[in-house]
Amino acid sequence: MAEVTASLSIGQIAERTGLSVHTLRFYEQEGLFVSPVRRGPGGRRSYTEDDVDWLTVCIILRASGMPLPALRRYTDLVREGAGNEEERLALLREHHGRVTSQIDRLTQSLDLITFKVGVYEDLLEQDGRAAGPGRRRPSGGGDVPASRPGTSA
Amino acid sequence: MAEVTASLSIGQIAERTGLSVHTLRFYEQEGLFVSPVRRGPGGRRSYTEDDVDWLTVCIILRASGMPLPALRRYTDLVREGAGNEEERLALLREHHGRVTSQIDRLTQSLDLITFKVGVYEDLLEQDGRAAGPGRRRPSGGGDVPASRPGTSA
DNA sequence: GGTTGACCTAGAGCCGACTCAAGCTCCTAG
DNA sequence: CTAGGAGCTTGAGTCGGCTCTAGGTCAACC
Repeated sequence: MAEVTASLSIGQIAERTGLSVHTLRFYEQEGLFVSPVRRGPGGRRSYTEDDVDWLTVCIILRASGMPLPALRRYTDLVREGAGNEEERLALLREHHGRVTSQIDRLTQSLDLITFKVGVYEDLLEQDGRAAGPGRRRPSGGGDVPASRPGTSA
Repeated sequence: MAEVTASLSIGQIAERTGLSVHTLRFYEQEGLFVSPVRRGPGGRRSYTEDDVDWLTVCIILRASGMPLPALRRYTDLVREGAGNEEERLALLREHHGRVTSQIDRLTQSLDLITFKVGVYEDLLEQDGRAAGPGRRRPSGGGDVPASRPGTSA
C-alpha cells in the first residue's frame, strides 16, 4: 500500500505506451500533459504511472481521429479541474459523433470492397474450372472490361 | 438508347463528385484515371460518365483510407486489363483487412468515449439535483480529481 | 473592345503529425 | 580515462494529400 509513485524515464514511458521518445517530447510541447512533466537530476524528464494512464487515454482519442488541438483543449479542461465538466462533455460528445459517423462511412465503404472482392473471387474461380454458370453476382464490379461502359462502378 | 457519352467539363465533374478541380487535376497527374483524360477544344479536359463512375470508386477507397499509391496501383491493374485479377483481388483483400481492423479499433475507442460521456453525464446530472445516490457508474473516468491518483484512465 | 468566367500549366505552399539531426550533458562500466 | 548509452534542446525535415498562385488562353456577352 506504500508505492510512493515510482518515477519513470522517458524511455520507459516510450516502451510502455508505444509512443516514441520524440513523440513524447512533442506531446509535452503541445501541452498534452495534464500536470507539467517533472524533472529529475540532470534535467531529465520523470514520469509517473498517472502519466501513462493519461497517455493511454490520449492514444485512444488520437487513434479515433481526435486532432491534437482538440486533445489539447480537453487536456486544458482537465488541468483546470472541476467546474468545466459541461465543456468536457460537449467535447467528448462531439468526438463521439464524429467517430460513429466515421465508423458508418467505413462500414459503407467496406460494403463496396467486400462486393468487389466477391466479384473477383467469382471471376477467378470460374476462370479456374472450365466453365459452367455457378452462382454469379449481379455483375457490375468488373471495373473496366464491361463492354457496355457505364456500369463499372 | 443513343446517348453518345456526353462529355463533361472539369467543373461539372467537380460538382458531381464533390472533388475540387484542383484535386481532379492532381489525381490525373497521380495516374488515378483508367483511361487518359481526353482533351476538347483549347486543350480543355473532357470527361465521361465512366470517369464519374471510376472516381466514385476512388472516392470510396480513399474514404476508407487507401493511400494514393495503392489506389494508383489498382488503377494501373485495371488499365492493363484482363489477366491480373489475382493481384487486384489481393490488393482489395488487403485493403479489406485494413478497413475491418480500423473499424475494430474505432469501435474499441468508441467504447471508452461512450464510457467517459456517461461518466460526465452522471456527474452533471447528480450535480444538478441536490444529491441522492442515483445509478452511478463504476467510477474511474473522472480524469483528474480522483484524489487517489492512478485510476484516471 | 472590354470584361467576365471557365479553363490551362508549372510550380509553390500548407497542414497535421510526427521524425530526425546536431551538438551537448550526464552517468556507468570496463 | 574513455566509450557507450540515455537523455537534453533547438530547429529543421518528411510525408501524405491536397490547395493555391501566377500568368496565360479562349469564348461569350454587353
